[in-house]
Formats: sequence, C-alpha cells, structure tokens
Amino acid sequence: MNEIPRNPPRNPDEDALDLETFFPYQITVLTKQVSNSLAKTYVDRFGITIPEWRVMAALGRYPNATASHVVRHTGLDKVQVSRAVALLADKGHVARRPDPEDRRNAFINLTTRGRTTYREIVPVARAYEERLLATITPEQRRMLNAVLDELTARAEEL
Amino acid sequence: MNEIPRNPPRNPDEDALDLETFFPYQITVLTKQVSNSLAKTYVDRFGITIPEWRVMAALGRYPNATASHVVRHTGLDKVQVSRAVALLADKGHVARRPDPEDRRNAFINLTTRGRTTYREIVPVARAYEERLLATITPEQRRMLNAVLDELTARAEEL
DNA sequence: TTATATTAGTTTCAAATGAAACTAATTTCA
DNA sequence: TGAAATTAGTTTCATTTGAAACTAATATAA
Repeated sequence: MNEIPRNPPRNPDEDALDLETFFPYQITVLTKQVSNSLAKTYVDRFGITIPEWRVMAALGRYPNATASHVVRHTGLDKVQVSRAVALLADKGHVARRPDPEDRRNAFINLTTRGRTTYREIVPVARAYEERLLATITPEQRRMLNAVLDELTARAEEL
Repeated sequence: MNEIPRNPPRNPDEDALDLETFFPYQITVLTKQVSNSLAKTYVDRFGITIPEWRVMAALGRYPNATASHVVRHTGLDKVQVSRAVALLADKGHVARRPDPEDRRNAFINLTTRGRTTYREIVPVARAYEERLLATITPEQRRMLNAVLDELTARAEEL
C-alpha cells in the first residue's frame, strides 16, 4: 500500500506569507481556472479562442469598429486584435471594410455568419457565468462587481 | 488638428453581451494588470519571475517540500515548478536534497541566500497588496476573500 | 522473483505571446 | 510645398507556456 504523502511542517516564522490569502495569488488561480474552462468551451463548441471571442463580443456590442476601438473594448493589445481579426476573417465571422476617409483605418463587422455564431455564444457565456456565480448572493454579486471595477482602476494607477 | 475618433454606436440589440460586466472578463483584466505590476517589481528588484516567487513563497511557508508539495501549494503545474526550481537553484536561492528513502523525491529548501531574499520580498508583496486594496473597506476585503475562495472551489467543479 | 503499472520529475516540441521593428497613410510644421 | 513626426495596423522574432513524451525509481501483482 502506498502511503499518502504528508505535507511538510508549516514554517513557524510569523513573517511567512500565506499564498492562499494573498490577493494577487487568489485572483490568478481563479482566473486561470475560469479562462481554461471557457477557452475549452469556446474551442470545442465554436472553434474560436478567447481573444477571438472577445473581438466578436466587442463587435456584437459596438458594430463597425476599427481595430483601435476593438483594442479599447477588449483589453487586448493591438497584436492580439490584429491576429484575432485575421483568424475570424478566415473563418468568415468578420469582414473588414477600408475607411475611404482614412485608408489606414478599416471598419470591422460581424458577418451574417459571425452574428449567428455570436448569438449562439452569448447565452452559453451567460450560462457559464450564472453557474459560476450561482452560490453567491445578489448582494455579494453587486459588491464583487463594484470592488472589481474599483480594483481595476486602482491597479492601473499603481 | 487631429480629431479624436468617436466610438462607434452601441448595438441596440438587447441580447448583446457587455464585456465590461461579464465576470470572466473583469477578473481577467484585473489579473493581468496585477500580474504585470508584480512581475515587473519582482524582476526589477529581485531578478525573479512570478513562478519563481511563488515557489519561494511556498518554501518559505512549507520548508523541506518536494516538487509535488510545491505544485500543491503554488497552483503551478509540475513543468513550471521543475523549471522554476532549476532557475532558483542556479541563482542560489534554493537547494535540492535527494530523499534517501525514495530517490524519485527531492526535498527542496530555501538556502540562506534564498531566505534573505524571501524576507526582502514578503514586505514588498504585502505593501503592494495593501496599496491595491487600500480603497476598499475591511468588510469588503473579508467578503472579497470569502467570495474568491468560494468561486475558486466552484470553478474547479464546473 | 520478474514483468507491469505507477509515481516523481525533466525534457521536448509546437503553439501562444508580446515587444520591437516595420509598412502604409496621414498630419504637422518649417 | 515637402521633410519629419504621428498614427493604424501587421509582421518578425525571441521568450513563455504546457501537453505529451520521456527517464528513473518504486510499488504491485502474476
């Protein structure tokens, strides 16, 4: 019979830092879990990656956007947006239309196909969020939402 | 004079999903910000990466751990731990001692040098956390902590 | 025993990432 | 004007990542 390995003894040092209660560690672990789950769903069911989904989400919300607008609405950098848009265009989910006023720009839109896929993904994304948050109270959700916004603003300052 | 580009119009579609209030998006953005800040601090001031820091944090807390223990305590996978330990050993921050009872195992510990570095990093990490959380109330912190634990457990189930 | 399975940890390899360099178009200003 | 600077977006390249294959040691079972 194989013995279950015991954990090594805890350090009695009062100044040791508990990773489990260290906020940056906590959100990193949670985010990784959530991202991995969602990424798997998006790839398996819709054949797209998370950056691609985010671009579609941004375009679903703000149609006829330039790549710069997409950068602003997705939190992705311009390299990621450029790549995601190229992949989505290959897949027929988005189309680019050059701006005749300024030919550096291109307006990006969901195609009919892209809009159909988008409408399929939205409820799946919402359902995942709902299941994830199912065990916390509406009050906690409101606070979580407010606190995350606050901390995101704060983190940008630091 | 260059015109400030206007945002494209919002989609009137009621079913559009707001990325900004979508929980997986919110934590991803926050986590990226926080990780980037911390990663820069750790590299600039201590010459280590976040995975290396996490291994040091785990060893500071739970000395004489095997790589498997470190995996459990850091949320890193075994590849990341293997690499981080190798890098930390090169830098003289940790040392490996083979387990004579089972030579597949090696016990890992902070060296004197590693412990010194660890003791320098801990207050810096705590100070960052403190500044980040400075604008939220103790009540909010408690709830945030509880909710993140709850959601992490929940995310693992899903 | 000895062959098979399991476990600890490392290495390999292909894909994802992002900083920096680049192209093309437009704006600024001398 | 037209040369220099700026902006939008793409490409390149070096680094990071993690799944899968691998090595070595131990445990299990025939």
